[in-house]
Amino acid sequence: MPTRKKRVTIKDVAQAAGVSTQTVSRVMNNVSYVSGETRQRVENVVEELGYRPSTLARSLIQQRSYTLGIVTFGLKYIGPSRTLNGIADQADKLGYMLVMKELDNFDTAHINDVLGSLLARQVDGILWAAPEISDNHDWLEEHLSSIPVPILFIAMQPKQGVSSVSTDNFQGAVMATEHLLGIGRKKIAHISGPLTWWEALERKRGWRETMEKNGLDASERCCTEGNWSSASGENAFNQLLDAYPDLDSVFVANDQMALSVLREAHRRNIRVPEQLAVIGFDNLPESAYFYPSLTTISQDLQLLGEEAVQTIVQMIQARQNNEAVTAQPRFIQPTLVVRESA
Amino acid sequence: MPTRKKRVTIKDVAQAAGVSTQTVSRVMNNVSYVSGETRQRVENVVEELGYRPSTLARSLIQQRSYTLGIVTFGLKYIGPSRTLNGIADQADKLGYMLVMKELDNFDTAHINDVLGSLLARQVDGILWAAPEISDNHDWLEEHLSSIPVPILFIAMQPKQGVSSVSTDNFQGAVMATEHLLGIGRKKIAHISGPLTWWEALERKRGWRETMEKNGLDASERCCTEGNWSSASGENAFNQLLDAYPDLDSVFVANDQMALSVLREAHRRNIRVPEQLAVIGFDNLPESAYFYPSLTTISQDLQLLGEEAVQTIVQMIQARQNNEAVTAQPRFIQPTLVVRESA
DNA sequence: CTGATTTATGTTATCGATAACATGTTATCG
DNA sequence: CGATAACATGTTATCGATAACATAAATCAG
Repeated sequence: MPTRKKRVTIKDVAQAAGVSTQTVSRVMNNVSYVSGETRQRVENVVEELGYRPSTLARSLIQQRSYTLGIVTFGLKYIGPSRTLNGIADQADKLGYMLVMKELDNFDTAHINDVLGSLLARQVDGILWAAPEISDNHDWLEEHLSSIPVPILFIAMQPKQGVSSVSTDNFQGAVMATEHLLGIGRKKIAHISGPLTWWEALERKRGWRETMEKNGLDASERCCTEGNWSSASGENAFNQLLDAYPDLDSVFVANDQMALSVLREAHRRNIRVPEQLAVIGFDNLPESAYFYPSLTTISQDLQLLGEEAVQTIVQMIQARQNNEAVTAQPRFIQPTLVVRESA
Repeated sequence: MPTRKKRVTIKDVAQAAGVSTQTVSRVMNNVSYVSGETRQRVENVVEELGYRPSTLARSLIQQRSYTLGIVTFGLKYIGPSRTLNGIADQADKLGYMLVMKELDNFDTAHINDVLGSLLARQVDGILWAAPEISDNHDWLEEHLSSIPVPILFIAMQPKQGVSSVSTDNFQGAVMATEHLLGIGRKKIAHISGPLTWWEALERKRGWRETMEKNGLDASERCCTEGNWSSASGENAFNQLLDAYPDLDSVFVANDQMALSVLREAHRRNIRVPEQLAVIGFDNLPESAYFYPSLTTISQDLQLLGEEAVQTIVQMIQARQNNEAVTAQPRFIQPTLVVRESA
């Protein structure tokens, strides 16, 4: 039976070192005056007892928890978890802890609940990393002013007075489409993500506007809609082939769906890239090993997460100092990765 | 400029409702006697002011935080994040919050630090979801008894007196190998993960022991080692072909590396599965869409995470009630998913 | 040498909640 | 009808830390 140690508190240390708790506190935080001798004595006791100040108690008195609340969605997918990785990294560097909540639906009641439980934890700021789908951000935005801590959205439509950090999905789609144009393709189709998602809309818009700018067909027959999954990509591609049989290339809104396109093309003996150029979006670690390897738009989600943390911490500090915060949308630029498929 | 609301405390509510803070507390927690009229009045005020009890303060007095500490590693990969997803789900159901720490190296000092910061947050229990590599668990296990809260390891070598939940990697490898035997293959090669990882060792052991039991060759020339990445899979496969050119099938320790094998086989005009049967491990969402679709061992990481939370919560409650806890390793059985590649 | 500073430490109040205890009012029962 | 139990509410102590204030000794400046 292991010794069930009781938590060591500041009082234990104070008593063992023969000083007041305040002095222990001073030693721990390196503030104010403490004589070298006393400091040494206290430090020895701290070491010996394995004392760690309770962040709980500290947060309570200081009204500051050095904790960020993270609201995620779809963690089981690679995208959100790479963002989370960036967040975790940067939070660690800046001395913040993370309290995580996964959102599984977008009911107002549930959102309110999640928000409330984070606030009850006295988080210093909130990172909202759940995607913008239909109007699921509306309620939140309306209530922004009544949330007592700064909040920053990851991947949302830029909006006046709301802080956000997003990949520039539109620009990414433009780059993808222009790359296809650059290799001489004219009949460029598009398989989009679910059009309730802001990100899917942006990618589609990038494709459409680029096509139109070049006087090319971007009508509805040139595109179909998937739901990001490989399975849906297969369907979407088959539909597309029916509706637009003479396409010469396709911009697929994510790599998972693009994978299905490659596979289905192979099955139908459509040669990639000769007969059909394919370009994806996301740059999964596996995409370089698809057959043929996938040309794609790489979004740096790790960086996205890191920037998000930096920004929210700035917002927290600004508020602390009672400075005005100008809420601003920010964008991270994606990059084109050229491989065999286009 | 939004109104920068101050936090609403129990005192505010008490004052506004004209009762003592204790009565408010009673209403919030539904304990002891409160008259219907008073309850209603307090509830109205709570609603009106948007009061939420501070979990911080509550945790402090109750010596219980309803928070679990999670130590993760390699979040940017799909495996850990699916486990995390299961953890988040189940924690939510059982009313626990998560405080997350990502581990980026295995220095004793760093491990101690991470542990300490979780304990300072007064977590009620810890889930150690960082992989067992070489002897990186040793220090932890030695110090188990001095950690004042229960700790449960995810995916570690079963050990007397240590609680853990793991996928049965050995059994999964046995299933994979037996499946290949079942379709008449005899020259079964293996591409392992990095052999410093416990999971890689187990998978290799499953393959080796099954081969030996059937009197087949499982010598070192029949296997090579990768590092889980697709890139390493390509190298490992090429080496394997040099050392063991007449192999008829290969069990690859994860799907990412298996993807490279499929691709390289295609490039060399080796027909899969006719000339070379391939089986992977993990069952990535994309694996069904590889070409050909990949037969693999599916480990239910979501479930793993859920079981882990259930177990740690039981441990917490047992300790709360001063019951004895018998630390036990537990296993989750993987399943075989047969597709085209084998 | 004396008053102002600097140094060193202790005491009390506080953060926001609940536990433990106290007290008064209504029912209930023999 | 008086005693006991059930109901209803308030008061004080407490969790573990830091802030704010207080005090005393040592150092320093003129």
